[in-house]
Formats: sequence, C-alpha cells, structure tokens
Amino acid sequence: MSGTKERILLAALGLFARDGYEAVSVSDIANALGMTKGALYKHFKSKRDVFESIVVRMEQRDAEQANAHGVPEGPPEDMGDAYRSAKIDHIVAFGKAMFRYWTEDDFASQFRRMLTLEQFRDTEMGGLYQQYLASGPLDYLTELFAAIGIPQPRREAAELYAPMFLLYSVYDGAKDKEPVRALLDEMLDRAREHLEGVRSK
Amino acid sequence: MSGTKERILLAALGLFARDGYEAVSVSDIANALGMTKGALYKHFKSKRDVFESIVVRMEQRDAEQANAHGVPEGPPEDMGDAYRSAKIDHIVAFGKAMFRYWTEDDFASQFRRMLTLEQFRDTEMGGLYQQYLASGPLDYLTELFAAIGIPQPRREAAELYAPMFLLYSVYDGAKDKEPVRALLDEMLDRAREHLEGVRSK
DNA sequence: TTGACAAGTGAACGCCCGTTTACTATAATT
DNA sequence: AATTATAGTAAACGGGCGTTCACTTGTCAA
Repeated sequence: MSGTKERILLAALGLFARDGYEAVSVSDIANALGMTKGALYKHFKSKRDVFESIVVRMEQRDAEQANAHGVPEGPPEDMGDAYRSAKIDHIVAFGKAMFRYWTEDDFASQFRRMLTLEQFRDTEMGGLYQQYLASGPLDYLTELFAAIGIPQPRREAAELYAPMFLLYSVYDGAKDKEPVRALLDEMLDRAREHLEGVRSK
Repeated sequence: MSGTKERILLAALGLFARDGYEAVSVSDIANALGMTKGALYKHFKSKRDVFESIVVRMEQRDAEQANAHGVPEGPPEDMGDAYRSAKIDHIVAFGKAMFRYWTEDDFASQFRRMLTLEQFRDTEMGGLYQQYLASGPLDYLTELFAAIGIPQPRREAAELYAPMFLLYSVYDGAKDKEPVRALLDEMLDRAREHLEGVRSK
C-alpha cells in the first residue's frame, strides 16, 4: 500500500486528457512521475490496463455522485402543482451541480476530455462518451420530465441539457471561466422558469 | 495533374477523424489508397504537411460556405418589426443549413470530428476548435442579435446555438439520424418563435 | 528519338514504442 | 537472523514509426 498506483492513474489521466491515449507513451507517464517505465509495470500489466483502471475508477466516482446528488424516483401519478414545481427546482439544481462536477472536479473534468478524444475509436468508446456526456444525460432528463408529466419531455430535456453541453466546450476554451459559469446559471434559471410555466396535460 | 494529392487528403482526413493525428501512421494513409508510403512523400513533404493542407482546404470551403449562405451586415439602426422578423427567419434558416453542413457534408463532418480530437493538444488546435465549433459561432450569433437590437444577445445566441452543438454529438452517436434532424428543427423553430416574441428595447 | 520529369516501389535509416528480463535495495514476515 | 515480498532500475527485445534514397516506370516535350 503506497499510493503509487493512484499517482500513476492520475498522471496518465492528465496526459490522456490532453493528447489522447495513443499519443501518450508509457515513458511519458513514468517521466511525469520521475520514475522509469519498468516500475510502472509493477503496478499495471499493460498500458491498456492503466486506461481501463481509469474507466473503472470513474464508474465508482459516478456511482457515488449519483447517490449523493441523484434524483430519486418520485411517485408516478397524481401530483400537485407545488410538488411538480419542487421537482423541477430539484432537477435544475441537479443540472447545475452536474456542470460544476464535470468542469471543476479534476478527475471528472479530465475524464470528460479523455472520453471526448477517444469517442470515435470504436463502438465501446463511443458508447461510453454517449452514456456519460451526450445521449445518456439527455435520456435521463427525458425520463425525469416524463415522470412528472411534462409534455414533449425529450424536447424539454434537450432544452435544459444543451446549454450545459455547449458550455463544457466554451468553458474549456475560456481564459476567464467565471462568465461561463454565470451564463450557465442564467440559462438554467430561464429553463426553470419556462418549465414551471408549462402545464401538464 | 492527377488528383492523387486530393485522394491522399481525403483518406488522411477520414483516418484522422476516427483515430486522431498521432494514432494514424503514414503507412495507414498509404495503405488506404493501395500505395506505399514512399509515394506519399512525392505529394507532401511530411505527415504534418498533410494535416496542415487539410486545414487550409477547410478554410477555403468555409469561406465559400460563408459567401453562399452568409448573413450580410444589415442596416445598423431603426428597423421595423417586419424587417427584424425577416432577419430572425434568415438567421434561424442559416443555423439549420449550418447543422446540415457540419453533419452531412463529408469533408466538414470529418473535419469537425478531427478538430474535436485535436482540440486539447495545443493552443493553436484549441483556437481552431473554438473558432469553428464553440465560441466562434456563439460570438457570431451574438453580434447578429446585437445588430438587430435583441436584448441579452449572448444569452439568446447560446439558446439558439446550444441545441445545434449538442445534437452534433447526439447525431454522431445515433444509429438512426432522422429523429435527430427532426428534433433539431423542432428546437430551432421554438427558438425562432421565442425570438420573434422578444421586444427590442 | 531522346531527354526530362512526374509518380511510384521497396529497402534502408535512426529512433522510439510497449513489454520483458535480470538484477538491486529496502522492508516485512517467520 | 534468515527469508520472502515489494518497488524500483537499467538494459534489451522485436517491431513500427517518420523520413530518405536509389531505382524503375510511363508520359510528354524538344
């Protein structure tokens, strides 16, 4: 038990997130930690093993995040306006927390960028990217909206998630991050107002 | 004049768009065309040269696209409601055309995915990605909205562009592309209705 | 007909890749 | 105190990398 395995994981993730898996050599990872590449093979059996351990680690973190901030299943039918309004508040707050998680948490932010770079390599990577960052969140929000009786739930889900998704990229390229966070909050607040104005059929 | 240079460019772009620049070897490109890598150096002086030629080619295509579908500068002040409404129609139609261009045009679609994979490598690549796909279109729409007196032009620009940007990624991962195009049209039409309801101050 | 040139082959160059191996030092267990 | 396990080094392995070079074609102008 020495924490070296963890340090290798984090260093590799940082490099994978900037250059992509193939462009990073085992020596690059080892050098970033001031060790030789031979030592790295005491902790991982291959370069691919490092990558896969990162994915496993993210799955663990994601499960924790979901338990902490997740939106539990609500009662399926006959809800009052006040209850639905509270639900909408909760979902929008959840969206803001998600944005901060994927931009400000070091591990999640780097993992997001790494997936972005690997998404077209094969169907497995494409699936992971979709699941974590594209159609996954979209489908999840669609179900939440459907469950509280919002009409056209997919369109509303896209309306809510699209600003988050766009601003991930704007955030990554922005020198000053603060206006991006502010714009995100403005847009999600406007989405919330819109949603609360929508009548369930 | 044999068109071989062009074929090399297209083959390389296809591979770069799937695997990323570093993960593609000169042999890969040559093999895709049934030639040896030595022949490739009769047309380009290095692997980097191939990449840079692709970027130059995209710049040419983009300039043509802008001339064909571009929104010219309108008269700066004192416009009637009918004129502003026509302007909004034009901008939204321009957005739909842009989406189809970046998803259905082979060259543009592959170039978009290639830039997505290279965006974090250095500031130059990051700049290109932002310019073509993230803050660039956003800033452009912001200026258009500001020019016709729409209040909070940046927020409205983000509201219009965000669905396009999200659906690029959903489109890439979708087995059936048609519902994605339909959702995009729905969302842009709703944005248009919203914009026409907004009063200029 | 000859000569220049354009386009392609295939082998070679030095270098770096991912991985394995032999070996060393330190720490923990018996 | 002797042994075993752990975590590291350094060198070597075969192979693929980007690039160059000597050489062969075919085409077209002089």
